[in-house]
Amino acid sequence: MSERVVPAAGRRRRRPTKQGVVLSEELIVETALRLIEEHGAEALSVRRLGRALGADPSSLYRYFRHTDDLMLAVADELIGRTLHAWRPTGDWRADLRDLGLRMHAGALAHPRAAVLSAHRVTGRRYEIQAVETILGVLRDAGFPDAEAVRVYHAFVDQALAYSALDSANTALPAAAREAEADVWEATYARLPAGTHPHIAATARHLVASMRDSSYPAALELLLTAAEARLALSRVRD
Amino acid sequence: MSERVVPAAGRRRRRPTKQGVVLSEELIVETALRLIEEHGAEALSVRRLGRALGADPSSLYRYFRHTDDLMLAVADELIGRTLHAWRPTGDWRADLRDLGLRMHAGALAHPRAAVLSAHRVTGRRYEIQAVETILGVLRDAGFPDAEAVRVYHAFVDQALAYSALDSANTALPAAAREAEADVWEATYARLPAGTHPHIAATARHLVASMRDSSYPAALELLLTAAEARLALSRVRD
DNA sequence: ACCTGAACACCGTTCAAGT
DNA sequence: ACCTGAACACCGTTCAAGT
Repeated sequence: MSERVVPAAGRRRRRPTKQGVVLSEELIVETALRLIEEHGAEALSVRRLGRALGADPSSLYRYFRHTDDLMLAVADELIGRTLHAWRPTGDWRADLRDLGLRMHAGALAHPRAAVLSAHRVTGRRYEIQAVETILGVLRDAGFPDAEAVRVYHAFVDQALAYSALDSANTALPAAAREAEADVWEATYARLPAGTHPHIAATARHLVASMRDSSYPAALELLLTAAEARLALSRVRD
Repeated sequence: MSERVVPAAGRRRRRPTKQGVVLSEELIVETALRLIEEHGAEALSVRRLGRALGADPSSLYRYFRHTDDLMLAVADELIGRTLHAWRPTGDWRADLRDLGLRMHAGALAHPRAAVLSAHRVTGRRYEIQAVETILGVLRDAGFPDAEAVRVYHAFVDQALAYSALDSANTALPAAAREAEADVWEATYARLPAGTHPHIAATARHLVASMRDSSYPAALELLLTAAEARLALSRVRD
């Protein structure tokens, strides 16, 4: 799944563009990520990216087969950044908690890229590194192979699913984002008790609660369940 | 947040289009949902929708302010369908389990619409109905207001987050979907034990596990935790 | 009162031509 | 060997004009 069209990438000689830029996969990915964060997900078009780089849009097709392929490269770059900021200590539960929270925080720091990529399997270098590392944490902690994979799967799905959910609002175009922020106060908090008794009775709590992420609590629940299964698998031996 | 441009909707007289169709919000939403499922999320363009309806694209702007507004109407229609297929029994835990699984199954039945809408707050009629109903189930079960809202929030976030996650693959354009399905077998299952010992040791389990959804297990975990908190709040009284 | 059609400012992607 | 530019087939949205 290495998506380069030309096999010996990095070694070939490159002519600068008319505007004097020497293109590379790294430069393109960095520029794409910057464009997305500065101007929103809708700013990531081949034409705008070409303009931002100082190159003809069509030249990018030498580096990426199509826009989706570029998106996966951006996703992998985000995984790489999260993974390399993480320092495992050897305590599997603390390490996974820290990694989960870092993944979630990393997504919220790049919400517009995260929402586009959180549900994708990249099969690229940093994702592979992350899978290997997490499985290592679990197997070293004593989880049997099948159980390690189950916990890995639950952990990763949960981190990705909540990262996307919590990034989604921030990633919306400005108009939609503002409309959505208002809904709880403008619509729900104003429903009359006659027709909507349960919403009216809890409106105050609703407005407050819906602002926070439910990820940390869900993560803790998962880690506790995993610990219980680890204890169980030790008893079985 | 009712998004109609003309207030007295449904009561006004309508001229049929050149092709003889009488437009309505309902007809547009149904047609949009059908288009998405038959031809993919990318088929939902104002121009294609106009063609499918037998109307000029620009006429749709009398019913929806913009495409995003139409998307929210489609999302609300999906919520409505799920909610009305659900029959609560009075056992809160069984009822929430059933509703969660129905929401998830409903999303997978319309994956392309689900992935576009699962992270949105519509503020529309069926969503409001769903919030009222779920809060009612929890309050009737004896959850105090603040606790009912906490459990509601965790339940809904989880259902939406996993619905989007599990719909995402099916919702991809055909080419990307096939590439992604191959990654676990074509990339991960072939990594050598020398460089990736943990992946190599568990590859068989990985390929099998990553095909299934981790939602049912996560849902059960959440319901168990909620039950424990309910017991706790009863002791406190 | 509602639908239409032209217009504007965009897209992704391909491919022959240039350097 | 790599970049360019034209071309093709699309987008969402607005607004004056038609019925």
